[in-house]
Amino acid sequence: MKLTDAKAQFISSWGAFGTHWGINRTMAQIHALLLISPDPITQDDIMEQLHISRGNVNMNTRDLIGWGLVERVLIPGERKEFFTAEKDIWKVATQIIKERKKRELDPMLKLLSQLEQIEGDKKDKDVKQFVDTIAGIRKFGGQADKVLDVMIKADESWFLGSLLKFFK
Amino acid sequence: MKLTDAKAQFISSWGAFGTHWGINRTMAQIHALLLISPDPITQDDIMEQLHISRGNVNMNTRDLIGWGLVERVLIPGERKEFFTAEKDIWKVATQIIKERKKRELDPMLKLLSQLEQIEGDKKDKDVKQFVDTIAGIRKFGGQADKVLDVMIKADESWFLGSLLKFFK
DNA sequence: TTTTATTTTCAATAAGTTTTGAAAATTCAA
DNA sequence: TTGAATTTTCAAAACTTATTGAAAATAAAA
Repeated sequence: MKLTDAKAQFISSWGAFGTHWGINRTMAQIHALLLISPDPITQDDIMEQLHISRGNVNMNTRDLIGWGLVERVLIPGERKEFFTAEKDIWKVATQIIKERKKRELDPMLKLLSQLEQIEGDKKDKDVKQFVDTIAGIRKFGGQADKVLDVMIKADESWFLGSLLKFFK
Repeated sequence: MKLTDAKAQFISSWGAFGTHWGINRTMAQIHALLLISPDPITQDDIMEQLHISRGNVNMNTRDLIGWGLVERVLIPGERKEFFTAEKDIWKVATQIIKERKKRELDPMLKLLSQLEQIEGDKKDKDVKQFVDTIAGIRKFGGQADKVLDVMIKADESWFLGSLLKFFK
């Protein structure tokens, strides 16, 4: 397979993959393109390579920056802005985990702890099932939260960092 | 807060939460309703409680069954079919992980190993960046795959099962 | 300052997804 | 069998989300 075809296939699959993960297709495709670009590229490069409009590129690169996955780069002597993506996949993954935890898991756990404190007779089976379900999810979510925190902090810890090098 | 309000809030949030995870809103809401229902319920119960059409209930319960999260239950003497959901959150989570791994991670890893074998000069920086990126993702994905397998198999293993009881 | 290049915004539109509801198919009892 | 109850299907409609493109804003150069 030629590089051009392989690139196209990677970008397209990464885009489809992204849609399963709450990231929109175009955003994931731009991310894919940046991941395989050795040097920073411009809005126009992205427009041209992915055949999408300027507005679309602008909004999605901004989102990627908001996710902490992409950075703006200023190149001396160049008028245009350039973009580049974090290439270390471990960092990409922890960054995504960090953001999703903040945006989704944390608010959900907060809500669940409110819902657990409902009025009502614990002997009523509807009440009991509700409380048990909420408690179960909250407990599980709480553990997940801790595990994810460990992952996120791993890079900052000498011991965990060395441990993880075996897996990286 | 009253049970009725708490239920409504849980169903609505679980639905919104689901959309971030590649599950559609209604499917997640039906799942939420079944999670807090102590006894099996019918299509008509779901239609009434969530104010959605028969067709919608039918399609989404079928999907939930496909995900291994819901079961059809036959109640002696009843003409209608009843539905019930797995209540153990650990099982729910491993079931979801198992399915998503099969549907998303495994095909992605398969594709990546194909893309790694491209023709071209490894000294060309475009080729190099492409190969490095693909290799990095593949390595990370491979590790994730192993970790998830351990989680999925944990329930079947005496040792891991006991270990996990501390977290459950 | 004025001009030109570049980026950003956002209303309109396009594309994609979910839901409905009624007809067809199936199941069960009489 | 026949008929009533129930479930399934799927085309059309409703809704949601993503994309465009041109105008406005901003930034840099002349």
